[in-house]
Amino acid sequence: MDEHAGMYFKRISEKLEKRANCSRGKRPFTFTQGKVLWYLHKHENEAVTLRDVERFLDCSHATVSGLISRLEQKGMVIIERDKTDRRAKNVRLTEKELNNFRSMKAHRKEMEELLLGGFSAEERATLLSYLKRINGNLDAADPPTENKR
Amino acid sequence: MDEHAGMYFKRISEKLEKRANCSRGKRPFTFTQGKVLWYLHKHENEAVTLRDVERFLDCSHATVSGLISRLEQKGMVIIERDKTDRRAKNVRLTEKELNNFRSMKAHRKEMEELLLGGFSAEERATLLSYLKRINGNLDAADPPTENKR
DNA sequence: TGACATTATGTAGCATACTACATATAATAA
DNA sequence: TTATTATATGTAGTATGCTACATAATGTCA
Repeated sequence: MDEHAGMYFKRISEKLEKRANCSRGKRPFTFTQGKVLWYLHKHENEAVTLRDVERFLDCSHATVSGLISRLEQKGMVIIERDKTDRRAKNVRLTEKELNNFRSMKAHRKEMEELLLGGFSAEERATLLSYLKRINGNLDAADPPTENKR
Repeated sequence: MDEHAGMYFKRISEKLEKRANCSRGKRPFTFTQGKVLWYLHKHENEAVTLRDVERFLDCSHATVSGLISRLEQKGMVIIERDKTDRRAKNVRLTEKELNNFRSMKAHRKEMEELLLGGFSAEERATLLSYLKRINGNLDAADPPTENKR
């Protein structure tokens, strides 16, 4: 049972998330919220819609909806209707949030180091190629309901 | 960003879970519920407490509490107070559930095959050893709050 | 024994996911 | 243009996870 790769993926992912989450005290946002903020920083000067975030996170629009509204409540992002496409909503960081980038970057690096501690450069490359192949395996071949529209 | 191993772990784990979940139609239980049922099958003739399930799933007791009560509602398990330790509760499969084992086993194998399609035996071994090391990395070194009591 | 710690579980409140429905707008085809 | 389809988002209901509190029972040590 414990030899199944699938088990490990879930376990590792959950531990990662738990480590990253704000309950540790220091950070005022969760793992997933951090990913969104990261993305918004990277696209600071572009119009980013909820749909863009959805594609980036690779999750359903319902998930994004809740996520973004919590970020809005915390005053980290601002939501506005897109002027050219009235279906869409744009999200952008508030002034307040434009500072945390550096600390997020450091934290992310720290996590990656913890994860891959003891791995040589070669092993890291091998692992990464495996992960990509597995991720690809799961995208191909009779997928479930699919978020891909 | 996409080159970070951490991202892949979350993505792969979520896709796995989505694939396994009952919403696909066929199966009347989810990925996590399936894991519990599997464990209960494996320990059919022993007294299994909620705490045992918690240890097996490597999650919090609160999670197990909700999980098991949902399985009870579906009539898949029966909960009883342990006679020798009145703090504990034992869980066991109902008659109804004692049949699904074979189908679960086949399904699990199918998933593993999908996951690791195109991997040689050697690559599988390498991957598994990596996963164990990473899982170990996350257990050691200044863990978060820890479920380990 | 009696005080204290540990263990097993319960519950509240929250975050992150999903599916399955809905609407409104935009794009395309007839 | 009109009908159809596709796209972007909203909402309800549910499952899985967490922390932080709680109680009750057991174990331990002075």
